[in-house]
Amino acid sequence: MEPQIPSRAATLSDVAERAGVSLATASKALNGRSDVAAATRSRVLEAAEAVGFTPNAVARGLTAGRTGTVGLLTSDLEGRFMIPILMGAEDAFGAGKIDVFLCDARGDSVREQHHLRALLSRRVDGIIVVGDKTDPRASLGRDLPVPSVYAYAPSNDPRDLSLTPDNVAGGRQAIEHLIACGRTRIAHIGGDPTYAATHDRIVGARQALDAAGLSFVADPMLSEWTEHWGRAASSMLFDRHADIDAIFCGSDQIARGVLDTARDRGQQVPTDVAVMGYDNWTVVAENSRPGLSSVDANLQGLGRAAAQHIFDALDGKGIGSGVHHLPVRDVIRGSTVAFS
Amino acid sequence: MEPQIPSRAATLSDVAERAGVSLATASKALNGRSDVAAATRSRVLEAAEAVGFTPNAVARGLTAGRTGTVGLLTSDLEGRFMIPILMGAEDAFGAGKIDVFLCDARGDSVREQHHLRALLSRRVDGIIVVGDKTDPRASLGRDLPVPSVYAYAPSNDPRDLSLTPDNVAGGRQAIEHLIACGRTRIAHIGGDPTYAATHDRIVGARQALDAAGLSFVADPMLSEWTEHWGRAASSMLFDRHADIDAIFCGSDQIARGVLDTARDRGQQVPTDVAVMGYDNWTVVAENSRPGLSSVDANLQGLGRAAAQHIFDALDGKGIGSGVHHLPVRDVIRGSTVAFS
DNA sequence: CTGTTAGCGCCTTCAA
DNA sequence: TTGAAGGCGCTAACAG
Repeated sequence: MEPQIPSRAATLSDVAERAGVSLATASKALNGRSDVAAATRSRVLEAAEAVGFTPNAVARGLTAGRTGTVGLLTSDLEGRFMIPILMGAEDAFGAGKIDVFLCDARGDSVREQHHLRALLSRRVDGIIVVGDKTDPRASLGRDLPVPSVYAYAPSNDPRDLSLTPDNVAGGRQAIEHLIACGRTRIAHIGGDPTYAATHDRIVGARQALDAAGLSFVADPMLSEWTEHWGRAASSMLFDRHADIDAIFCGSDQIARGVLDTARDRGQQVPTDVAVMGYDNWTVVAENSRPGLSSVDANLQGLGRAAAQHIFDALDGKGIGSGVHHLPVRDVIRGSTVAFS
Repeated sequence: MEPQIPSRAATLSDVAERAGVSLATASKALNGRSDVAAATRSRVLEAAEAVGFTPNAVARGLTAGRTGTVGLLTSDLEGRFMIPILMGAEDAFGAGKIDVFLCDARGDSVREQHHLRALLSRRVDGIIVVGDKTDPRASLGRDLPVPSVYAYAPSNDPRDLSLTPDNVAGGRQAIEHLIACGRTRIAHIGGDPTYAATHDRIVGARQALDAAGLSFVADPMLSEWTEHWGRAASSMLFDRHADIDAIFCGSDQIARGVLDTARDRGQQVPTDVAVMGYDNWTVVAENSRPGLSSVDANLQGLGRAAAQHIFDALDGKGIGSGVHHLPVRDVIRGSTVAFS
């Protein structure tokens, strides 16, 4: 009767004993150090295989000072922004041998502190702080023993390193695309006016309009990030400005509401009116009729960059500081360009 | 000039030395053991505070044999099923002192094995395997040194413990609700016919129809989980069966397509035709016009249950086995019931 | 009540 | 090339 579940995981001593060598030799052999005879090495490897040896990363982390783990501290697990960032980070780390602790603070600073302490006690090699909006958030503080990066939501302390999408550029690029499509009578429907993103995107949009000698046909309409608001606002817009030929929206959800209203009112998209969204949330953008052109913040790239900075810091390079605005890109679909 | 960043994190020896006691005493005092004089304890706590002591969970894990960590092995980080499960697990664990390693295998079994080995080498106390559909998946094997639970996608080995939503009950409950609303001419538009969920839901739906002496007005139409399919299929349905008074859909996306088509064709929802979705994906269900009634699989509860099983296993109780079908519930909105 | 000792599993000097 | 010894930070025995 063979043991189904070995009560104790195989340890290096087991391997050494089985191979008839000392602990030190077994260690060297398994870690590919050069000063081991080829014959000895293969004997050790064989023994390791036989007993199903898995090196204990916990023990290793104790001595090494590095654990090969990183903490991802998010304030919103539901948020669709965190997911791609996390994927990007996993991507960058995945190549190496880093594992990620995911901690959700639920937007509660007490919970956040709790998780932070837990992460530090686990001796993570770095921390990535992810927010669910681009407004600055409180810094974790300057006295962290490990490098940290703020992703999406920048830290309010300029000495921290923050990576956030360039919303101003996003607004600018959206309008530039609409202008390139020949639109001149452009309106804006934005989301929650308490969000920095709302205003940043408008700033960028106005830059592009100015550069073309244009301006919005109506004051930007701001309220909330919902389809409902998109429907309501666009309905008002169509009533008051029959000659509108493009609407730039603060989010894809708003834009989808606009598309629905346009459809209800018999407005052809993009022939009569072009519609541009923001976020490139595929589930919304790709299911619209027509598909929704949108601004993509390349969050996966942002997550990768965050991970890369942690890596660099581990290699002794400084982590850097300041708020870095990462480039965004237009994704063109049928709501601004009629495909054949 | 005070040290800004202590080059070395404070250790228990530092605390002991500062408090003028031995390592063991310091340890006992900090861990709230009884056999320590009150005065000594407060002196130790004070010293710990002073040097900013954070216990090293890595070292502790080495001795304890338990690390207080759990691995979450997912095959689809993008999937919207994993998020609520993860939240539920975080929830259940969050109360205690468990942290979660998130690993995304990207549906690649090689990557999965890689992550599995990494998790085991980190000596996680348990593993939760999350799939993105309810079809059985390959077991991780019987020789794992730690308890494991399969969530959403059950293991193909009945000796493993699997938690998955009860799709049959979901289909049944959906139809029961429609019947309760007085509908009798019911059709079904389902998703990908290669998914087990597709057929399970139909099985349940037919149970409810049978029980009421009814049957589908047309054979279930199956193709893909998209709004596009929902629009196309419902259009055909309306053409062929003008007397349909309810459509049960395999997903919220499909249902949303149905709603759009109904709107385009001037069909009143729910007056003329009631529409029921599946998944209760709020971003879709709550933004529809009218709001979409749907079946909610309570995935957060499923995640919590998975975590609870791991907990129990840690306490020495067996982890259990077999595929457990967890209850689901109808969420009623305006697409089946006209609210005043 | 407090301190000493002995590991947990591994890696890294240093001798042999 | 190999092995013996020390230590990473902590906790659990046992003595004092």
